[in-house]
Amino acid sequence: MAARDYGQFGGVTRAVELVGERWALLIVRDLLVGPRRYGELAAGLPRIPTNILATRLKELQEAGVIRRAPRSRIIVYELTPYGRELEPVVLALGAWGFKALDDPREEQVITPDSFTMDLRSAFRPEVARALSSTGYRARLDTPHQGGADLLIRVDGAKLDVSRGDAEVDLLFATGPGIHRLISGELAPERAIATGVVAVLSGRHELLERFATTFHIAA
Amino acid sequence: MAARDYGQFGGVTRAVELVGERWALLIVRDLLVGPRRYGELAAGLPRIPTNILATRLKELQEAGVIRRAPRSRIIVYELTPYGRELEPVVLALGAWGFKALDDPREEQVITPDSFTMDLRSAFRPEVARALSSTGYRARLDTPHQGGADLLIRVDGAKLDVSRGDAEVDLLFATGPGIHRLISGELAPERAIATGVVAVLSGRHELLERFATTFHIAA
DNA sequence: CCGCATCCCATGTGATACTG
DNA sequence: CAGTATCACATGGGATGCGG
Repeated sequence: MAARDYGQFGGVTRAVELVGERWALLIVRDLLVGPRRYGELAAGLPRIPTNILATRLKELQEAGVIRRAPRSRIIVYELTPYGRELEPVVLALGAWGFKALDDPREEQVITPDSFTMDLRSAFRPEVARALSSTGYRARLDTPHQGGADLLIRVDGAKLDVSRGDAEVDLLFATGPGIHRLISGELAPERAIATGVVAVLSGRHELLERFATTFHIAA
Repeated sequence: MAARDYGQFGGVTRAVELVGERWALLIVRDLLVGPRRYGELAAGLPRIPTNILATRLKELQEAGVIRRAPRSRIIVYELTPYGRELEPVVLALGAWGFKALDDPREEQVITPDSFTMDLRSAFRPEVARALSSTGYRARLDTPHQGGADLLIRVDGAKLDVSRGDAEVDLLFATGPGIHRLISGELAPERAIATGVVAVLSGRHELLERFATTFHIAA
């Protein structure tokens, strides 16, 4: 049942046989952020039917992309080394798709893992290197996702995004509209003025640095 | 009907909504080689049902990935500039999938366009730069695909693959088994000895240069 | 609870036939 | 040649069940 084949023999064909099924690449995307439990994956993919999630996890294991790893009592899913090689693909695909984002519909949510990968896609190391190290904390207004903030640490050309609540230079709350800040359609001060971004602590001007550091032109 | 949505708002999600449907990325792959007529696409995707091809072409147009272009009487499909931005994604995905190729099944074919993209994925410009310019011609034993050979010209760090029958340094016939040459599992002389590659004209040793120029480690 | 498995129905897909 | 129409079937979506 798994890899429905295309009758062709080639790299792209093989790839879509392995990770081309519906939802598969989104599972990979979330696992690129870190190992996840079944329930965490389900929470990060709010609309996936549980049977599909179970099926995909099995298929991806057979494909050698992910594996089940016992973590002292509980089971987590994680990428294999081969699966992790999809990172540049997913980042490039995410950057491409980001440019086609239009205004979010009401039912669309931003999950922490999807936003994390978007930030990685949008990160400009060469720009960041020229700026001083900065810590951001983003509060996504996603009611059901557990209120953990995203900790975004930019240190030279290095980016680290994780969950946490450390002290940062700029703490802000935002939602789907932030993509217009990253695309450059919305200037930082406008983003604040229109409520797309709400600065909770820190200097407002740092949002400009954020928009410079993370950018994908439309 | 088109973009079945995932209820999420992010780059990867948007991308798979646009090009994640079955067959879509293979159509994009073939169009990355060049504009194609409806019938050419159908020939290059032997197992695609015609209604699916028609549906995907419409969806990809709506998505802004491809467009119909009238070429003096006949109509061809071609990538939009935005669609062409998928090239690095498809190349990276192809390189990734190439590593997972196992022995080809009997019914699997290599199409000229898929092989062209595999070569582009496997091309190592930095290696090629150090070698002298070389022209190869590959004859794929794909009965139904029209016998046109693939003309592979390597000039410094530049690669050009096209159909044609110019004079070249090495002319060889091959089939699916060639992936083991590119992956390094099969040494050039073994490829010739076992019949995976049949040299029709030119010096046999040039196949070694080919295998060095085009390489994706398993 | 978490991690799935089952069931049912709507929809997408695939093979073939057919038409402008 | 370039698609559309039709219909059987496989798959996905959503709710629900269930064992550890």
